[in-house]
Amino acid sequence: MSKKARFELVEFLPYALNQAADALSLEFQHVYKGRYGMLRTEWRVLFHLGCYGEMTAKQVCEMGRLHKTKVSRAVAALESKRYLEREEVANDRRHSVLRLTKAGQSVFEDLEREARAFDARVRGDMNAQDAQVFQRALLRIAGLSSRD
Amino acid sequence: MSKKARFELVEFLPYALNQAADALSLEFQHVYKGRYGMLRTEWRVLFHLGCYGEMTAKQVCEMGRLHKTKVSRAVAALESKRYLEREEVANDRRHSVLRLTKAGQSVFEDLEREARAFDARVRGDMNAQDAQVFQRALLRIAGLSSRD
DNA sequence: GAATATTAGTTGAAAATGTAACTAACAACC
DNA sequence: GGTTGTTAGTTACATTTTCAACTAATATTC
Repeated sequence: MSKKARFELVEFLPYALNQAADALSLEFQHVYKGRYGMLRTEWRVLFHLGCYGEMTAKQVCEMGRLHKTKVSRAVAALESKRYLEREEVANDRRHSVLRLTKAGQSVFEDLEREARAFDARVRGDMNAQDAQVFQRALLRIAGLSSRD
Repeated sequence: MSKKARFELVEFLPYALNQAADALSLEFQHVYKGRYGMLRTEWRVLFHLGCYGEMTAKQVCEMGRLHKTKVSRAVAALESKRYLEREEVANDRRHSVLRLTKAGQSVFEDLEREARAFDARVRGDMNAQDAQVFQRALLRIAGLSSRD
């Protein structure tokens, strides 16, 4: 007979993943948008610099899988908020190194605290092992896992 | 000393989840956009009707957690493609019931096949138990889990 | 049953994103 | 050392999304 079971939209990965991502993003957005009027790409750039230290826009694009125009605009916005500054590189004036200012650093630290708390809260409802399984699956799907 | 470990951006849930969701969405987009020129919200609306049968725009909004303007525009687009039609409701002319046309139904069936294959492929690399853990975690985070 | 409120859906303007073309600086080749 | 190609980043324009105001229909309240 082989009557196919109904397709369960909510179990379809691209759908479920997006719903989950949207739900969390929206929540975390309250923090960075509410407190600092930042956009999604802005906190991402800020976090890249805060977590991994100074780097060029290109490197932010690669690590964050962001399009260069998005990064370009986010950098301009963060710069006008005085959260980051560019330093010209002596031997290649095409790019410059981005670095958080003192103000940017403290915004980062504040948001980092929030992010840790947020993450802990969401993961809190999971047992440790499931959390690990979940994490690994996510990274693999995102193509971010180290070995693959 | 309690020196805090560096914050790992790629393990931060809102970030990792978005990266994963983006990766899959982009891939699946090739199918519905490439074959039928549909937008994200359009396939979602199409799938809601295809999976769960006829319903009003309002109901699509609630089930899919989509804003009414998005749905309104997606419905208009699908209608102009002749993939769905509206039926006026006798006793309340504010809303109408949406239903896939024959053409819409067959587009749905085609995409559903693709979706099943796509999903199977992504899950294929996971063992069954992990897949289940992953699924449950996702639904819970998305706030879509039945019991909560 | 007229006045007000609510609901479903649409429309228009503003913000954000994506795409493509562009500029400026460097590299490579002859 | 000048032509061609490549790279980092910006700018301009089209598409999409978001937000707020609007319309039309029904519900509520007095």
